[in-house]
Amino acid sequence: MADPAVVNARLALAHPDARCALDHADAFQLLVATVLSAQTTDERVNTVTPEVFGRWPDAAALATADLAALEDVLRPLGFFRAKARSLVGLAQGLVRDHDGEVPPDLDALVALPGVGRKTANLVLGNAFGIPGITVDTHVGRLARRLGWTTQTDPVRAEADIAALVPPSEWVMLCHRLIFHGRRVCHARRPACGECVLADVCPSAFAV
DNA sequence: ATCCCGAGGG
DNA sequence: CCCTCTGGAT
Repeated sequence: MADPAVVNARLALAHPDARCALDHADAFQLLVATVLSAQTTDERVNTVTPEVFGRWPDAAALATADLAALEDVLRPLGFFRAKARSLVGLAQGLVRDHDGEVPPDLDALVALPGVGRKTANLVLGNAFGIPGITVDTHVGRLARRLGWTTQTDPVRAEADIAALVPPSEWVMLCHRLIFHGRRVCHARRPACGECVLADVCPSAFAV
């Protein structure tokens, strides 16, 4: 198994820019941006968020948004109809259950329509500084290649990672793993030749 | 062709 | 467990 502390330190050096690109001031906008980022890139999300937040700056506005108008703004993202519906439902849930505020609580977030575990953990970490591990496809794949877990179930993988890494590092480590997974440690043909972890990774040149 | 910081529904 | 929703980049 690759030493988690070594991995974290090397990735921090290799990818100093790894962070939440959806770096918005308030939790509501961060939540919206995180929901939008499903199956897209953060760069693309950032091309639509100015208009989204310009027109619908808070939960109250979004809860009564014209669906067709919202769909039109979201079109370049893919899944735009589903996302538009999901977002309005989410805003209505925030207004109904939380006075329009984003609850800083995992269970409360997951209970909201359109919010699952991954979205909830990202929002908790990025908006509230509450440590969480987001096991998306990248984090799961890299954790397995690094020998940190053998689990394909995200919840079990999360538990394995949590046992190896101090909570204070969870959020940034996930950002770094995601960043590294997108640029170097690809699902199909990982670029082990340019990977800063190759000498400590049990799967290097073996996938 | 294949992949993307997913969730809901059957 | 499977499927669907969707467009754009590579």
